[in-house]
Amino acid sequence: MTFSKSFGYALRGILYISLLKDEPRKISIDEIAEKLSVPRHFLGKIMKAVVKAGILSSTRGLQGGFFINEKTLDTPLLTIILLTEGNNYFNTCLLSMRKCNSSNPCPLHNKVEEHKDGLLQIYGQTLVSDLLQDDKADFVKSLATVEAA
Amino acid sequence: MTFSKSFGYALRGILYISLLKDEPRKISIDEIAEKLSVPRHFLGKIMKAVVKAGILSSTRGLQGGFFINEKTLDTPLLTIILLTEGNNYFNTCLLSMRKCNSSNPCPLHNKVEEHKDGLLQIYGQTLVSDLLQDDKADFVKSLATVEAA
DNA sequence: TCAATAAAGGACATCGATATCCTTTTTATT
DNA sequence: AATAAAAAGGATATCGATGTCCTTTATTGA
Repeated sequence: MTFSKSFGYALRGILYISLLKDEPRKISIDEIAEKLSVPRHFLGKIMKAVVKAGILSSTRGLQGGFFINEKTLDTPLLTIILLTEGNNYFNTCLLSMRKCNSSNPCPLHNKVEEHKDGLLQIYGQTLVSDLLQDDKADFVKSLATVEAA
Repeated sequence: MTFSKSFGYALRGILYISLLKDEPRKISIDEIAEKLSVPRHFLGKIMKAVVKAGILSSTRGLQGGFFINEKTLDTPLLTIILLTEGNNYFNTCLLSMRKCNSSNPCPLHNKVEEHKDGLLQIYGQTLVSDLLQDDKADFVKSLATVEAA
C-alpha cells in the first residue's frame, strides 16, 4: 500500500513539469524543489533517473532544465513505480517469504490477489496526463508537501 | 502493497504457534526461528511485542515458551499490521505528502481509495484462524522462508 | 538452594533509503 | 575566450528497519 518517498518525489516532479508544458522556459531542480517543498539534492538524483529512463528530457547549462518529451504525458504510473520501487514491487510476498506465487501461495497470497490486480490495472492504465488538473495554481498547491493537519 | 519484514515474521510466528495449539508443550523462539528459517534474535524482539499486545502468551524459564491464548485465533490481520507497521499505515499518502485525505486528496488519492478500502476490509475480517490449514506438515513447509525460485 | 532453560531487555552492528554536499560536464551568453 | 548557469556524477552523512549479541529476570526441576 506504500510507495517510497522517491516515487512520490518523482511523480510530483513530473507532474509539476508537465503542468508548465506551455511555458517556453525549462524548469530547474531548484524551482521544483522550492515549489514542492522537497529536498533539493535528493530530488536531483531522482530526476536524473527519470530522464535516463526517457520519461522526461533535460539539457544542462544556461537556460537548461527539465522539460517534457513525446513520452512524458503518456507515461503510465506503473512505469514510474517500476523505476523507483524496482521491478518486483508487485511480486514481493507480503509475508517476506522468498518463494511465493499463485502456484505456491503463502497464506495471504490469494486473499489479496484480486485487489493487487486491481491496483496493477489502475497503475497500468492511469497516465501522467490523467492526473493533471485544469487549475494550475490549485494543482501546484496540491502537489506541495504540507505539514500534517 | 508491501509490508515490513517484521509483519511477515510476526504473522508466520503466530501461525506456527497456532498450528501446534494441541500439543502440550510451549514453543521456543529457537524452534520457530529454525522451522521458519527466520533470524532468531530479530524474531525474539518481534514476538515480545506480539505478547505485549496480548495476541499471544508466553512464560519464561524451563518448559517455558510461547502459546496461544483466548484472543490469538480470533485476532484480525489488521491488528497485527497496526502493531508492526504503525497506526497510520493506511493513512499514509502515496505521494509522500503530509496532508492528504478525502477532503484534501493528492492526485492519486481517489484512484486507489476503493482498493485500499477493499484491502482494509480483508485485513479487518480475516482472522488468524482463517489462515490455518489442515495439513500441518504442508502448512509449516509453506511458512518457511525459501530461496526465490 | 542450585542449575538449567527460556523469555525479556538493552546495547550495538549493518544495510538500504533518504538526504546533503562538492566536483565535473555541458550549454548559453557576453 | 571567459563567465555563469544548470544538470550529471560521486562522496559522504543520517536515519530507521533489520539483525546480532550479551545480560537480566523468571521459571522449572533436581
